[in-house]
Amino acid sequence: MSKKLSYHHGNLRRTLLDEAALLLREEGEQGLSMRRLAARVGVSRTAPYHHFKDKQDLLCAIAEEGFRRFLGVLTLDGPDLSLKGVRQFVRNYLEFAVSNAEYYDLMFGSHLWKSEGITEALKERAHGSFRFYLDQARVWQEQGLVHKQLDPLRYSQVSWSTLHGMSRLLIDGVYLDPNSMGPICDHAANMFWRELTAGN
Amino acid sequence: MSKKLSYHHGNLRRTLLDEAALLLREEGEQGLSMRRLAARVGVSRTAPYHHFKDKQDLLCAIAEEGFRRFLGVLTLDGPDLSLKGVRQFVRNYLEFAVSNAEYYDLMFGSHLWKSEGITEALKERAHGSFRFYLDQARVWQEQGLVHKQLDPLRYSQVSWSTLHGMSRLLIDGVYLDPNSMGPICDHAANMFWRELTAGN
DNA sequence: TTTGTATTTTGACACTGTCAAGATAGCTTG
DNA sequence: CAAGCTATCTTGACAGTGTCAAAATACAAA
Repeated sequence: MSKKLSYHHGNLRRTLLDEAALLLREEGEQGLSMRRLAARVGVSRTAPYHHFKDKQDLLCAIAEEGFRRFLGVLTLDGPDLSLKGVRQFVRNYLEFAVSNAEYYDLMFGSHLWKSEGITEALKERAHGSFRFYLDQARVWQEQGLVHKQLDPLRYSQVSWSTLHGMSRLLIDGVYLDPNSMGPICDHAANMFWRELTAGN
Repeated sequence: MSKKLSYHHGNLRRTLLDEAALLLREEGEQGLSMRRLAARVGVSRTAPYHHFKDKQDLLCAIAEEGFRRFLGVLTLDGPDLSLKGVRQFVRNYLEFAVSNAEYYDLMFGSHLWKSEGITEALKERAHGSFRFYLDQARVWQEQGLVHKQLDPLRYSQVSWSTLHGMSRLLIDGVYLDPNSMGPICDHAANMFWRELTAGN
């Protein structure tokens, strides 16, 4: 409860998740080691292993939490579909990615996805996020807000790719620089908008 | 020359680069350790350190080679700009990314880009690749092949983001599955094409 | 109070990247 | 040819890693 008065920590799992996220944010992926984490929360090296099977398991749990926070971003602001709304959405996505980079890296990074140890729970949450995004496009189409020929699935896959690619290139500082993100986001939003409204 | 007859290996650097790439391809990033690599080429643990300052240095060199191979992909096939050409280009990009995933991961992965140790040579090569792509769009515009209002820089940044995002989501198996890449690629190509030809 | 279960600890093992010192080979100059 | 220089490779060492096994500790239920 209070401050490690007892042998039993009380809510070690919660503490580990928080401290791990903090460590990731402060020093990046390589800064987080199980031993350092354990030391930081004042517990022995192997204590975390009673709350997480693996280091991977810990990371999956953090990523899951990332997806939980992410869900709020996925919904367009206004009630009706508009270019302005799409623009805001793109900005929101990138804002989340860049200011929660430590989560975003885990949520979509190859580290977890290419490993055997990825949690089923995480996979589900990730796919849930995409389905949510996809369903939105489907509803728009049913309501006649976007043109009939659009394939919602393909649109969702490609537009998400754009958003994800922008995030990665920005976070990693490869081809996009933070200063010109306004125009770039708008350009992407325009592209999406054309996709949604223009024919074929 | 032949088979480790001599104390001096002869072309250890070359051998290390090749074997490292092979190891990465076979067992992924975590399969490549300096010691294992050294053992694989039949040399002591620290021998590689006379050819590469760091492990990072080694990885940067491999990534560089990836960019060298990548350059061929960046040029459109046909002499003139066409939807068909763009479609082929998108396919080529993804084909490269997925079948050279071990290189692609290093070329654009956060592992190198977010670390201090990234080589100046690698950065240059990466930026060179983008400039090459960008210049292509500029030339199209000068030749009147794409509409006047298009901002080549923004177009290049956003379309590259799409390509990169698709590659990542595909390689990591997040939201895209290999079986439906044909339609997805075409959808992206259509989007690019509209961007290039349609107004505003 | 006893028994059981959940939690935490210490000890150990096989790894990792990389530094410092020494050994070896081959090229360059006398 | 001999002497020396430099590039290359080796052995030894250190601190750090993930994680298993066995023992210790605390709390809950009987």
